[in-house]
Amino acid sequence: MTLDGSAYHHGDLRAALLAEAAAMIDEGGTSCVTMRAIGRRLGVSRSAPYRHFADKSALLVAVAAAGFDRLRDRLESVAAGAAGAGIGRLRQVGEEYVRFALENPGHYRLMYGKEAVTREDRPELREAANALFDELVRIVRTHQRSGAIKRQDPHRQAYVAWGAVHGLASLLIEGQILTAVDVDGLIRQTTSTLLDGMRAD
Amino acid sequence: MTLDGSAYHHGDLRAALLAEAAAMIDEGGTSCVTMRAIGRRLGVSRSAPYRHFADKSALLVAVAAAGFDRLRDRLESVAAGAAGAGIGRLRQVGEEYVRFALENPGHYRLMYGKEAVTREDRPELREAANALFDELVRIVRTHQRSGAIKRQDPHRQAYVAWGAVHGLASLLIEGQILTAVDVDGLIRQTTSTLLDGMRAD
DNA sequence: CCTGTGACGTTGACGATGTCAACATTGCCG
DNA sequence: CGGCAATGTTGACATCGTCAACGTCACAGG
Repeated sequence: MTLDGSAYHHGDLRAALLAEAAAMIDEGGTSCVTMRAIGRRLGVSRSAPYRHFADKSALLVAVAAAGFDRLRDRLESVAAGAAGAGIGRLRQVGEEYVRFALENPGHYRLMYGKEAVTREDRPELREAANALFDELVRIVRTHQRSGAIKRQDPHRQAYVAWGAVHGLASLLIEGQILTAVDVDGLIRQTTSTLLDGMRAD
Repeated sequence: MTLDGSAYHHGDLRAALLAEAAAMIDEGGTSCVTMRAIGRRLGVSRSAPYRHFADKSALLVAVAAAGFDRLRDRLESVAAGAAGAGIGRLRQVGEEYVRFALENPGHYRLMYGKEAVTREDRPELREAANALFDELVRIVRTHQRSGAIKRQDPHRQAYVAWGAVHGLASLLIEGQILTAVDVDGLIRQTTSTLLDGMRAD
């Protein structure tokens, strides 16, 4: 039956490649992910990965797409969580977003960094990112209905919120924010400012 | 006198390298900047650049630092501009920030992308980024005094604002925002939301 | 059972890259 | 004018992504 890329010689190289690449990314950054090194670490030859991914870019795209999926799942959980309703939950979503980035800096960078991936448009990655955005829009709509935030174009509002948390996450990850700064406080102030700006006047 | 890296054989290779690298970055992205290619384009040999920069990373760092300088200058001009005072000028600064990123996407990516540069801490880059941040803090302080925004820790407020505009710029540059979206409107809504959140209540 | 077929993995090779060492050149300073 | 140091060049090496040619293994049809 050959369930599309599973146990033959190695066991499940495709999955192993994805996992190993993700691990290497969070160890030393995208730049230390090498087709040859990943093969070495998995005990296969340097071009074995090419049986499962057209090229290095395709592998990285798959890893990045998986990152978007994981992030979306986490935000979905928080948004649907049993904890307090209303604006508090919206704030929790924003904070969870930043937390995800801080926990997986290399992975997060890969998700948003076209540089390391490719110049062409990879539909798989695009779809995963769109799914994340759709979830953001869904959350915005929910809180618009509950009256917690202004009733504007939900897409626009979602973009604004996405930009705010992504920007903060990016600055933190890239080391642009002095280490002396209270990170948790900064995250809270970002979500506060954002939500104050989005709240109905 | 040998004014530290100026006219000898080539004329002013150091400056030419910086300019050419910047040009190549905005043509095809950081990944197409190659020590050998840049030498080719300048009509020098492949390792001539090593007389002026310790390695590729040092060259890219210098280019990135120059980018921070240019951005800071532009924001400084807008902040000091003769146009309307008060919150309107603050908004103009934010919009100018995003505009800079959209005009120099490759350059902007390099400025914030540790990936392509190095893992170590390059003081030159750090200083240029800090100078930009200091300018943001200065602008925030000015508008706090005029009563346009809340009087909170100016560093924190500057980080929040920086994050918001940087995040939007990043999403736009990386193609995460659907092309159908009205970019100018989105920029305006971002600064509006941000400033509403920062305004004294 | 056995044989072949296709998925899976390996090895060899090529061009490109970053970088170092050895070498050539050139302008300036005493 | 002679030498020194700055500047540029060439050769070489390890590494990388990738392709082509080649083994090898599991399983299906006779």
